[in-house]
Amino acid sequence: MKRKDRMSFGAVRVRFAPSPTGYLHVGGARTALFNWVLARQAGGAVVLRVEDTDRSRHVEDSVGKILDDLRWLGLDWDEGPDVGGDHGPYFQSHRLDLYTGHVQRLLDSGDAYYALETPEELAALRGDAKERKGVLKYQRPDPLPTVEQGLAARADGRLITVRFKMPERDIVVHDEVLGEVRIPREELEDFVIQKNDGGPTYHFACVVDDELMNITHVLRGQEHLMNTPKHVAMQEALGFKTPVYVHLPLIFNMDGSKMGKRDKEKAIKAGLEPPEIDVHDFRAAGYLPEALLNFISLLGWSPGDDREQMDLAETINRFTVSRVGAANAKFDRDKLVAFNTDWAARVDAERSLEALRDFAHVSGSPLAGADDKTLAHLLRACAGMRTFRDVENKSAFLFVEDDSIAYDEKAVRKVLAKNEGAGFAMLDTLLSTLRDLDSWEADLIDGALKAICESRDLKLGAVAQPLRVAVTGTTVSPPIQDTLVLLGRERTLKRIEIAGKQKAPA
RNA sequence: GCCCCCAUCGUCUAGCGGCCUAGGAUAUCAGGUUCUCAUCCUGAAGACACGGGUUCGAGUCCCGUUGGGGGUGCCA
Repeated sequence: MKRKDRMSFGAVRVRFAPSPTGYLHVGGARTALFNWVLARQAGGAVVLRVEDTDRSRHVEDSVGKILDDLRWLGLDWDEGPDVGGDHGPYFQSHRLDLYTGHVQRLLDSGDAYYALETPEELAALRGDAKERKGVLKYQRPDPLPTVEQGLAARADGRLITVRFKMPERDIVVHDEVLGEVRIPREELEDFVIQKNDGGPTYHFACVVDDELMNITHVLRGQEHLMNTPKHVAMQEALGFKTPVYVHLPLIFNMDGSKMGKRDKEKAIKAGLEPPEIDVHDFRAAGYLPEALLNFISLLGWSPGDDREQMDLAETINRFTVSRVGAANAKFDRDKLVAFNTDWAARVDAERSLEALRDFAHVSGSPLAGADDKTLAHLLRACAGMRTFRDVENKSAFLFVEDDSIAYDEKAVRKVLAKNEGAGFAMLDTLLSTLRDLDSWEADLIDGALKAICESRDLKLGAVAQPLRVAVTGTTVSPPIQDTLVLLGRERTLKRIEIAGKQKAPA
């Protein structure tokens, strides 16, 4: 309803155009977010278009995964493969006839021509150029192959391409953040618009679709800046409108390298935890989409004041293309963790539970087997968590058998055995106290433990820590009374008894 | 190589010629709170890449240098 209110004619139309080669990258998510925000604030439409023109790079089920992660982020779309729309189909691989028709138009108007070189010939030329420490610049054949020659070659079974004839002038790109960017004619060459398998190249499909889908604003990574003159030239030749271009600064690792799959492979090879790169990685690592979105929204954009913590609604309210920066950014994971910590403390219990469930499901955590009551309690007991991974770590004790707890050697030594077994002795006291408790509630347990402290003039740590090590095997768990309530009286007592036997390690 | 883009604390950024002895966040360091971990609180330290201009006045405008990035595919 709200969207309708702000509806204006000639509304903004943006697109997400993922290529199905894997999961959704954080950089792609930032691009999607900015596009989405722009459309939503203008009451416009978001189109989801799958750019699958390169079959060789296609990854099975990639589309499903990308859409799923987009949904997890809370970004939706008005037209797309799953929801349909008036400008479909939304897979480029289903739009081949459209591209062929437009290639023909350019061929007819003389703005494109058949190019007869084979990939091998071009590769050889590139090799030569490289030896002369240069790069190949495609030289337009003179005279141009005629249409007859092209057709004859094709009839002959030869695989040939179609190239766009670049106009003989500089091209000026108007970018909302970079201003006017002039690319000298000498830098532009005739590029392929139709591959030798008859399919369109990215550039061509993109230009045709943006026109046919009525896209008004294109927000994309700065790596596309040098593609834009090609697009603009084609738009002119085809009589298409040129959308508003916004080239977003790029996002890198802290060391300035590219954030890519390679980082994961490298880390695994080195025996380290792979870093999160794709949206799905962050999801499985226990981040809230609210936090991730908030964090990446501030990469290359700022609301202009000291405000940082913003939800999607506020981002929609405050976003302006004019405040998008031009300088590349580095992805600071520490700051993301800090954002997540704040968000985790802020979202309500219901939302938190829902998000925890998603985390458990996606990450294959043992938490997935727990009931809502347990999870809700865990969430309360883990207040102050950084990510859901903290909840998982702190609740691991719940998911091991009582008799197969791995007692941390150091913990046993420091907390139980030290001071002539003071901790072990405490366990005996605890065993009887807890066994005789009227009921198994947090307050009662807390009171009982404090009573022990008072009567013996001890700090709570002297009681809670031995107990914690006894029932979890480690020194880290939720607050002790929560740990015990979660575990239940029976298992607690059993574990204390078992822990007593750690006195004389075999 | 050539073309294009960029340049404020370690990092994300505010700053759009005087309001800047440059603000916030995060990270770091030092204290404090706490039954563990985490959270939380207080404080400290920390930047206009360099060189020329323009101007009464420059972090803010111009040029150059250096540095970083992108592009240079029948990938997207």
